Amino acid sequence: MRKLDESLLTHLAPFVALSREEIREILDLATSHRYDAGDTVFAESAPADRFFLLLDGYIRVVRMTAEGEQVTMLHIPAGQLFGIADALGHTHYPASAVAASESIALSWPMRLWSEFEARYTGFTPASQKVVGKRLKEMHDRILEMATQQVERRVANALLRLITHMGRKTDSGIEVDFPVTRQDLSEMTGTTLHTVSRLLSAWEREGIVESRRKHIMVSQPERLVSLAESVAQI
Amino acid sequence: MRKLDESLLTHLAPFVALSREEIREILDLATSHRYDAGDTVFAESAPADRFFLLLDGYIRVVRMTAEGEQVTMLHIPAGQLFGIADALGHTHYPASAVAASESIALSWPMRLWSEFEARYTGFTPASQKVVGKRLKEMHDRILEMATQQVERRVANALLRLITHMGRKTDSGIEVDFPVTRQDLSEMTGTTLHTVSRLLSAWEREGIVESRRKHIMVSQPERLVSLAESVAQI
DNA sequence: CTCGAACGTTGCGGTTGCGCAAACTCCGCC
DNA sequence: GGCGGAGTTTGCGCAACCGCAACGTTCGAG
Repeated sequence: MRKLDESLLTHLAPFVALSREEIREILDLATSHRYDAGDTVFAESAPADRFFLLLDGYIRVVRMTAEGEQVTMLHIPAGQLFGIADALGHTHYPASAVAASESIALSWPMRLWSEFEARYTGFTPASQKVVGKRLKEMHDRILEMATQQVERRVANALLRLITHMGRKTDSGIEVDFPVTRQDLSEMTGTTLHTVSRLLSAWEREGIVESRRKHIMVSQPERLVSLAESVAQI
Repeated sequence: MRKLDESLLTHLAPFVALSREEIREILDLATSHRYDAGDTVFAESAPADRFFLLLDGYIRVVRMTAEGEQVTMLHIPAGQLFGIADALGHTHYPASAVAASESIALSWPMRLWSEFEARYTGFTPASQKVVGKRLKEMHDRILEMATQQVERRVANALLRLITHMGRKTDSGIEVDFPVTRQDLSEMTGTTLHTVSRLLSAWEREGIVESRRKHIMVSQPERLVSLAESVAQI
């Protein structure tokens, strides 16, 4: 394996406060790995023996019901730590991590977690912030699922995708990794049929354009108003 | 205000590792406050200037939608820290805390949080564990809301209530604080009508007994099977 | 180029659970 | 002890959403 370059980490939240030498130490302890879309990085309820930093790509955090249905808890963009079970007092991963697109991640043995926290300033607050953000995001999802109709939930999910993982194009914002109707339904707790119907309707109205596995939002404002207001005819 | 006794804290998770003197220091910095059922301890999006420890009673963590509907995120039993925004990198409370029954809580200025974390061993891991547990609980709720029918969701919510906040009686387990149909509906994302219908049905089958604001589960096993299996006729 | 699998669309019928409304019960208070 | 309000029950009609099923489309492999 080639030696990793320090510049990979210097501007990421957990490492901004660190010196070049410290980052070198950290990198020398890291293992790098590439994942194809769909690969499992770690599985729900497996012993949490490593923690990860996503360098490139997107990770989908999923859980499975006893009946085998999947639910997507959240998405993780490049630059974030994940699988940090130690920071939550967990000994096993509470959910699975699956690559949503081709991805590259560094990882370290979990026993280094407390060492990193103790030794490197800025590491702990950054990880706390990540946890706080995810907690807030899950708050929002619960709120949504408890009170909102399917159309608003899907609109919200799509908006979250393009704000955090969107790529600007000439005619709108496109989700930066492959998303199927099934994926969207797993994020919103509905069926792929309903998602398909909604996307078709939105496409007829010119709000979105979609090809197989690709969704582009041409009129984000209209999606926002769908997400906020009660559905109108 | 009377001086608080050390024994209040000695067996609570964040303080077990501390000496009598350390606990004395901590207590001398604390403010104690009593809340009537329904009182707001702190409000959503207010600046997070204090953190709390619940000594007695129960706290309901609620959020409100733009339309004014309430959703209960989770319940906090006595002995737990709450309002610990600092530990999540938040500067404002992400939700409101409301006393579900008459409650007593200690509180400290938020600036002491980092000090406590630095000075007292065992404090940080204990708070991390609490956060981890809540994250897991919210995971479970999302999973439930995304995949399960209303009956199973309500059964699950009731089971959670009696396992964490139940009081044994001669003929079953009773929820240890007043719960209305409305409350249960806010926990499960449904309406009080539906909850009422379900409780009536369960009462006819002898699974629960309920009086105004009180719910007792006489046959928890049957509730478990409702919560786990697909509803049968 | 062809084939097959994965992905997406659409129609139709059926439940579920919500909304509304009305009535009832319990409890505390003046 | 009567009144009022909060909490609860229940019936009825209906919209939303799901499930099934069938068919269409796209893409990559060989």
